[in-house]
Amino acid sequence: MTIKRPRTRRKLGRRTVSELVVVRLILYRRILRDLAFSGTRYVFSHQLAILADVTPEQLRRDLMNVRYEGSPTRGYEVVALEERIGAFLDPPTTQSVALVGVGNLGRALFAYFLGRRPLLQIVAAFDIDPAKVDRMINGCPSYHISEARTVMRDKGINVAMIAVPAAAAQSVADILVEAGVRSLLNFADVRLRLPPDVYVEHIDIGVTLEKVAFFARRPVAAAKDVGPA
Amino acid sequence: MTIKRPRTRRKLGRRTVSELVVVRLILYRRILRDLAFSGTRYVFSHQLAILADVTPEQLRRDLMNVRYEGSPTRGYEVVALEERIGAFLDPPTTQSVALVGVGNLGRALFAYFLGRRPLLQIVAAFDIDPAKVDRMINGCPSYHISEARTVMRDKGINVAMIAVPAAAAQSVADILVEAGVRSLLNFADVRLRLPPDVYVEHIDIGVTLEKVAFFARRPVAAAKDVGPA
DNA sequence: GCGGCGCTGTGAAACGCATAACAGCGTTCT
DNA sequence: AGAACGCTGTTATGCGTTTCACAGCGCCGC
Ligand SMILES: NC(=O)c1ccc[n+]([C@@H]2O[C@H](COP(=O)([O-])OP(=O)(O)OC[C@H]3O[C@@H](n4cnc5c(N)ncnc54)[C@H](O)[C@@H]3O)[C@@H](O)[C@H]2O)c1
Ligand SMILES: NC(=O)c1ccc[n+]([C@@H]2O[C@H](COP(=O)([O-])OP(=O)(O)OC[C@H]3O[C@@H](n4cnc5c(N)ncnc54)[C@H](O)[C@@H]3O)[C@@H](O)[C@H]2O)c1
Repeated sequence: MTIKRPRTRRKLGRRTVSELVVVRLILYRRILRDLAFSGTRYVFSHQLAILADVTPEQLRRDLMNVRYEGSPTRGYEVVALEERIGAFLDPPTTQSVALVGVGNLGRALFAYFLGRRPLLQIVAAFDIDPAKVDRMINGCPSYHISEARTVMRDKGINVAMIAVPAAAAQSVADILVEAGVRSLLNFADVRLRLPPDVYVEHIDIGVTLEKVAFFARRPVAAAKDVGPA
Repeated sequence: MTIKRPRTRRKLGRRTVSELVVVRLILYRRILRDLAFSGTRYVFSHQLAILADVTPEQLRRDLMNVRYEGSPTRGYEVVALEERIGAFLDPPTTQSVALVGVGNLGRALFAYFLGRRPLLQIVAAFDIDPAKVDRMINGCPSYHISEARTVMRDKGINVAMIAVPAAAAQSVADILVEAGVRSLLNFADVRLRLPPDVYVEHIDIGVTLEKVAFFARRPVAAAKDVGPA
């Protein structure tokens, strides 16, 4: 959903990997986990590609980045590939995440991330409402936003999600960045303006729904890939 | 956040407009609304561009698609441009939307869309849990998923949001499509496999948070646009 | 009144990404 | 055993989008 900003890249060895590749690798990894869970041992590029909704060529190309080689006859070994992608994606240690804004969306996010992703844990919530502060929310302490700096430092948090009203989002973001957060996921419907060394991703549900509604009215897609004669 | 699928396009006159342009137009329009609300009458491309986090060139190029001409000296007239974009984006009549899955996320979405966007209204909720069915949720009736076909037809719904567990998402999507839905916004973390004439957009919050966390660890971006000498 | 400025609209170039095409090779079937 | 198949890794091609660059022009100041 996101707009411009010079594409952030990250080096692996001497290669450089685009954001789009990173996103797809994350997706592949999740699918591989599901496959492993269901007992699948080997998988071909075209099978994985269907599950990820990409072309097999793109999948193979993406896999070049993590230096994992499959067998032409067996395909890819599920757990080995999953681990190889993990070695590229995962942090050396568990990453701590903060969530700012314990409203409707914030609480839903809490419920969602509970127990998933052991390497990515929400360890602090922030709000400005006295009624929501200094309590436990899903087993996680909530603080007043004014304590951001202290808490971030003590818990080593460098990632945050913003789920506050649009009017408050920019000021909250500024506080977070000042408190040492390097990377933000923003749900409020305002584009945040931040220093270029801070990574920001916007999830703009309102815009996305409008987009979906817009394309519900489009002329029928040129279905060029319907079945063979 | 979304992956591939041949870009959906839509004709305007004899031109064709890409998804990316549509998204940005939606965004511009929202910003213009805010500007109008705050009393601004004229705006230059570089000002609007900052608010939208795009380059002025891209903004102007996007505006070519809606055939609105600004004045070199005054810039764009806020309300006129807003209306012109609206004429391109908006449906001839109010569009009805369904929401499937009245769990944590579903309820948050309800709260969020309440009263916004008069042209885009949630008019029906669906669930499978007897406790959540046949009641009013934020002034909107909820039905058992088995009634989908009837309700969709009666209310003329062709857009739906999916907020059910991943395991149920594909079957729910199939039901919706069969009931006449043309366009879907899916929050469950599975890629839906649907006929090519159905438009699907995925909002994959888990993947997005992983992405954000990944780039929190990146080398500092090459800040090439820092201030002048 | 005229020159210069700064903005818009747009053609042309550059870039990044996806798609297509192909070489290598282990397996399997004849 | 030999040949043919199918899948992988990789190089090359094409396309869509963004960025650059500039022509046109109304206004403002001199
Ligand atoms: N609810 C949704 O499904 C949804 C969907 C899309 C976008 N959003 C966006 O997410 C944001 C939150 O939505 P919501 O529905 O949870 O709203 P909400 O009103 O339920 O919750 C907002 C929370 O932020 C807190 N808050 C306000 N100002 C703050 C500040 N300065 N510092 C810290 N906390 C502050 C409030 O006390 C409240 O708890 C909004 O910007 C909304 O546009 C929500
Ligand atoms: N909560 C979040 O913030 C969040 C974030 C990202 C993604 N998601 C995804 O959104 C989906 C919903 O999340 P949630 O937190 O609201 O879960 P939830 O368990 O709170 O709600 C799911 C709802 O779907 C209903 N349901 C189950 N099967 C159904 C079916 N076949 N037909 C109709 N309704 C059915 C359940 O009765 C329940 O009300 C999940 O796929 C989740 O992965 C949620």
